[in-house]
Amino acid sequence: MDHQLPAQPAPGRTHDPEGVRRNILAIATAEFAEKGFSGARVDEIAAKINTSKRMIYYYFKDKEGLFVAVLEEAYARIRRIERDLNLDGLSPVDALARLTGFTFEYQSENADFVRLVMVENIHHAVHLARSERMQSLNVSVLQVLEDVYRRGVAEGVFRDGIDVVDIHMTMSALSFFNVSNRATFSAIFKRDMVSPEAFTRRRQVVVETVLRYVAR
Amino acid sequence: MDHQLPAQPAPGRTHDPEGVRRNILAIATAEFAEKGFSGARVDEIAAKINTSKRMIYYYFKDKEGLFVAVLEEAYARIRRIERDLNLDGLSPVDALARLTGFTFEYQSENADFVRLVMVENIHHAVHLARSERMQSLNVSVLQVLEDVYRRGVAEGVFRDGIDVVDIHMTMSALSFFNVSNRATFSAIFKRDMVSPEAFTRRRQVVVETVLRYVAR
DNA sequence: GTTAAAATGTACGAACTAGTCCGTTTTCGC
DNA sequence: GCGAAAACGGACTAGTTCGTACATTTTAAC
Repeated sequence: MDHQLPAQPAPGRTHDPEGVRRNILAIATAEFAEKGFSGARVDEIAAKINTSKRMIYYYFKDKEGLFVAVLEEAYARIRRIERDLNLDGLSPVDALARLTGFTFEYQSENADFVRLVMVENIHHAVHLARSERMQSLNVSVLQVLEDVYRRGVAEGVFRDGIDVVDIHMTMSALSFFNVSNRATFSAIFKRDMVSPEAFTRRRQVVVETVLRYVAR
Repeated sequence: MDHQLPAQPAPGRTHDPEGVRRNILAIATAEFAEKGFSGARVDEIAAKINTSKRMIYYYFKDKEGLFVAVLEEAYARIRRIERDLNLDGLSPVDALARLTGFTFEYQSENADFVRLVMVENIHHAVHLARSERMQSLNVSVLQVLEDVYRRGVAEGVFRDGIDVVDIHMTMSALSFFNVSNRATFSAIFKRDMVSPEAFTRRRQVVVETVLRYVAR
């Protein structure tokens, strides 16, 4: 959501299309993540942006178009960071631990992303299906994981015959759930899930769970 | 959602309060699970029930009251079945495998339950917080797990020092994610997640993941 | 049988909500 | 500078959505 395009319009300029676009996206992201697609109100988003409601329709066509753009931006961001993890220098075990730990941390720190994905799943991923960028955006994560796994098998530290999609799914599920189900889970079991201690503790459990699954 | 109260009104009777109540709950459950709280329409639910919209407000006060009742019923049902699993006769390893497998199966077969919990989490569990029944409804699952774990440690097949809430969380997360994120995950990775084969395969991975985590 | 309470049906309204109409201002190529 | 296109603002509307006012029927207690 940051550092990719001019944050300020050229001096002496009142029109700033890209800034307007990004401002709308930022506000809409927060609003959709907070209230869901149906719960979010276009008027509410309009009231919070620096420009007028008219601009939402000008740039994104309609409420659904806006949501699709929000989703694309959110996925693009996590994959962008993931690619920069640079796991090549690490041993397979360390690399897998790092990747798992990153996933857990990223999702914990970006509850908006998690909540947007929840919302999209409630809507059976119809918006996501409409976006061609999506698949190409997400192949990288499997490539990174495949690399690490192959090295681990070759070195004899991981057992053979595991599907990397399963590893990714386990990793994602454990990280995702910690945010997505935080409200109900902590309400039911009176469990602290937000303090730094709880975060570190659970992070360790998740990493260990993944490592134990692939270990020989 | 079934077999607990007279399904038919007494013969020669036109009024059937309990039947009306259950009819509304069943329809509302499907509707909220499908569209979410904000997305569901009271008028739509009203159109599908055997009685009139007036009755929704008569029995449940308002849309929120209806949703709370739907949630309570959904949680009560899973815990009811869970208690009847009868794991005492099994070895600790078999019992834990059985409990994990059950959780996975139940959530797979009851997507409505999973989706309702997602919806409630989007709303920060405000409805759930309002229900006192909730906590008492859910303690049983931890007791069952605690029993199995203690036996496993005593017999030397499980390592010591694990928090059972962590085991439950892992178990739930892996089972939950398989349903909650099915739409986005299968759209992004083009992965079959619904066929009987995919179900059995993933079930095995989940059970193994949990067992390997507690193993010595 | 009478009567109060419980259970039910119908029509309607006030508030909200997504999206548009109509117009103005700013930018930029020539 | 000029004209066309891009960028923008504000008021308005058609349709929807939750909830209720008003009225009726059924049940159960005495």
